[in-house]
Amino acid sequence: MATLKRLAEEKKDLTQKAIQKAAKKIFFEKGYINATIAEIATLAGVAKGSIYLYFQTKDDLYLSLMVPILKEIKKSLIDLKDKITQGQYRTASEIMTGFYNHYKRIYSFDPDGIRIIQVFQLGDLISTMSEKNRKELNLLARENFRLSRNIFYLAMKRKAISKMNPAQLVDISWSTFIGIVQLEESKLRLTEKDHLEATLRATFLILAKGLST
Amino acid sequence: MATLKRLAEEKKDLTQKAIQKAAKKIFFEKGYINATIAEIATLAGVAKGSIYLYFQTKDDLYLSLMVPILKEIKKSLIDLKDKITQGQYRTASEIMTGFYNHYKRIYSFDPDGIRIIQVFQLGDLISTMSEKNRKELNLLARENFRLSRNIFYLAMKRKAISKMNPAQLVDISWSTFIGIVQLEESKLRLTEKDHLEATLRATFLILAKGLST
Amino acid sequence: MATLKRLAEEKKDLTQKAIQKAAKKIFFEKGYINATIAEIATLAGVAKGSIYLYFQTKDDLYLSLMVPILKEIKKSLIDLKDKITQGQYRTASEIMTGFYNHYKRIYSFDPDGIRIIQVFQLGDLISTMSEKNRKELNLLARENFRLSRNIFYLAMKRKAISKMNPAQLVDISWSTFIGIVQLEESKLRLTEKDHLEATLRATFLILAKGLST
Amino acid sequence: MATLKRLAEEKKDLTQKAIQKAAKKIFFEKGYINATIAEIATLAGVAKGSIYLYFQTKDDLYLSLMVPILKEIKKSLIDLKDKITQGQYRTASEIMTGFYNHYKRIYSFDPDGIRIIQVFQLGDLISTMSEKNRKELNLLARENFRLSRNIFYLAMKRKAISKMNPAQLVDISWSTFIGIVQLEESKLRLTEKDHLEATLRATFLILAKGLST
DNA sequence: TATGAATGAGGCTTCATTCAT
DNA sequence: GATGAATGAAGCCTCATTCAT
Repeated sequence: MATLKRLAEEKKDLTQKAIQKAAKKIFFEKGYINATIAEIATLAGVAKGSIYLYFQTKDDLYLSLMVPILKEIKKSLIDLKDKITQGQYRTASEIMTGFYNHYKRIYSFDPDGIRIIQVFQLGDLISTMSEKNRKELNLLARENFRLSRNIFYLAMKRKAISKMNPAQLVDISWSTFIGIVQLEESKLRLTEKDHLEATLRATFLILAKGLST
Repeated sequence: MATLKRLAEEKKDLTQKAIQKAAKKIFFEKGYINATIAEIATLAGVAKGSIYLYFQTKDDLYLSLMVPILKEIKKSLIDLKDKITQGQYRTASEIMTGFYNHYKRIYSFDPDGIRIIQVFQLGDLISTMSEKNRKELNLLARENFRLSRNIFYLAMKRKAISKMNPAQLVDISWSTFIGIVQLEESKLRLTEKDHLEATLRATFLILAKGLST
Repeated sequence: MATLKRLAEEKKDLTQKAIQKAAKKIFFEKGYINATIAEIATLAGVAKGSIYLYFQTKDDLYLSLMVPILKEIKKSLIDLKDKITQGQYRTASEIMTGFYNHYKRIYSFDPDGIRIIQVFQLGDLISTMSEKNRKELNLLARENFRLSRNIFYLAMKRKAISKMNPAQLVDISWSTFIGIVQLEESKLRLTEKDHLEATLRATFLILAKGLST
Repeated sequence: MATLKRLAEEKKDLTQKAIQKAAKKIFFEKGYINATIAEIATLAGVAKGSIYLYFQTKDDLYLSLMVPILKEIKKSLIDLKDKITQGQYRTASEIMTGFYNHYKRIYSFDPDGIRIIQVFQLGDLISTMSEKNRKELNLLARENFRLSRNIFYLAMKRKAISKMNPAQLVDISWSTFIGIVQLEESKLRLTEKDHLEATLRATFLILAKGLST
């Protein structure tokens, strides 16, 4: 019985994942506006109506795509913090390189996910997010923020980087990342030249020097 | 006769401006998706159909809003370049402060305009832009890019900031600005606390140090 | 299960038929231009949007109305051919009477359908026909043309009618029919006097004599 | 003074003709539905509003295009009648060849005009014709009908063609012409092969034999 | 749980017509 | 008479969402 139930739930989970995978592809290809539930359903191999068994609205589905990447960010941040705690990264340069690698990692993990976060940040569609998703998102976002702040706080305490408001530094670091991704993807679309990694690296080198003690 | 014609054209111009003003307000309040032509028309005090005398599509109207701010950016950049040429700004710190002021200025000039550029960069709606607008936008964007690059190139030649690819520095500077605006506006919407200026200033201070020779 | 599916499909088919029936009525009453999807939907007892589950565009719906009558023409032509093959119709007079009856039959089968074919021939709206309909229409039209040509060819081989290009004779026969329907319907609308049958009969009598060997 | 007035009226007449010429081109190219007043105005070199100084509605403009061709038909019919009265055409064959030439002539005079008559006959747009146009059209149409009937009546009285209802013969003759034009133009559009003249000639040869005494 | 036909509000856009200049 | 900017009704079509099966 318990097994049967579990099997059913696993299947449910798979379906949900399939929908999300399809959604990410379509949303990314066509943008939020031009993506249709019908198309996502087709790609996911389910009926249109079934999507509403898993997600309350189109917005809700869209926003649910942020969860995995926020989780990945958390994992990556914990890893980064460990490295610093263990003394592997000591200088401003090492720490900022750590951040550079961190951003590179989460971008590789899910480039579309970053874009989704951007659209979310732009605020067009906070309208009808389900309570469940809203809470999960908020929680995760706050955790990640706190983790990042801790890291910078630690680094300052160890005099690896010059003293300033660590929360502000979190914003700066994240904004820079987001801004560069946005610009370089935009350029990539127009010119087919991918400068993302180079620009990101250059930026974090400058930041490292700018933050060094 | 000539006067009559001119008067008519001036009136036409006013109507167009009124539409754009209304559009900016509505687009900003509701986001591109949820803004409707009907609402914009009402706010502008014209009939729905009249909007199509001035703009080919909803997208076209949206994109036309970018032109003034790109022009303002150009003006501001020219001013900045002059200051450097004239030797008013000499150190990395002074130059980056110049950039900080530049961004602060264009943001004040038209906060919604920045947002429009962001949405454009995200790329959802390049679809049906009119040829005229597309060309004007491209031209202006390229000019601004070139101006910025020149400024950094100049600064490097004078050893005010350390040597690197000036085009890349343009990207970094712009991305940082855009990223911060996006993040802080997002926070502002949720927390009602406005950290934009402080964060921006802090960032450019770090960049100044990071770029100093 | 299979039965359930079939039932659903039968219902779908009924809905489609209902839409077409309503469309024919409205299109005929008001003409293509003045007929609206809304009105057709109301008459068919479905929602506006539902029409687009069955037909891609207004044009497509219009053109779909041609299919049944083209099929009826085919059936009637096969019947006519059989009669000639079996030696029931031997003289030019008998054969042309056969054609007269054929045209009378298909006109009675669906007078509006003939009108639809006329509007189609006038060519205003070939624009957005769906591939599916385009192909089906083409196929049917060609089959009917071939059948008619065969009949005339047969009649000539048997010396029932004088020798000439059979394809040309198909054109003449069909044009004559269409032209008369058009004129007489036009007159009917203005004078309320219905001369269609009489004129048609007279014409085919003349043609019979004109084609006799 | 009188001269001034006349000059003004001549100019008015020219403008009207220019509008009609443009209208015919656009209506024919795009069909009634897709032709716009704006486009016609542009082609005619006048302002949109000016068209309404000469024609009450779009329909009215469309229908006004029928007048010249109806006049040409009249002229051609008078010519044909004269020839028969003068004994130039005596046999059924000669008379029907006369009609064949008549139709060929009016088709060459204005192919688009024939199409306009067809659309009118189909009856989609009798709605808002101006009183003036309606009367002129009616008068002309009736005159032409009477002329044709007289010709056939004359021919029957002279035993050139077999006796029948001459009014009916007018219908047959006209319908045949219209039907063939419609079909062959439709084919021309699809296959680029022009069989109009050949088919028309063949038809009138058959009719000649069919009507011979 | 899954389906997919049906809904219908609502969007964008067109364009014949008007009217102030 | 001539203009052309402005109107606004009305059309087509889309698509997120529902619900009977």
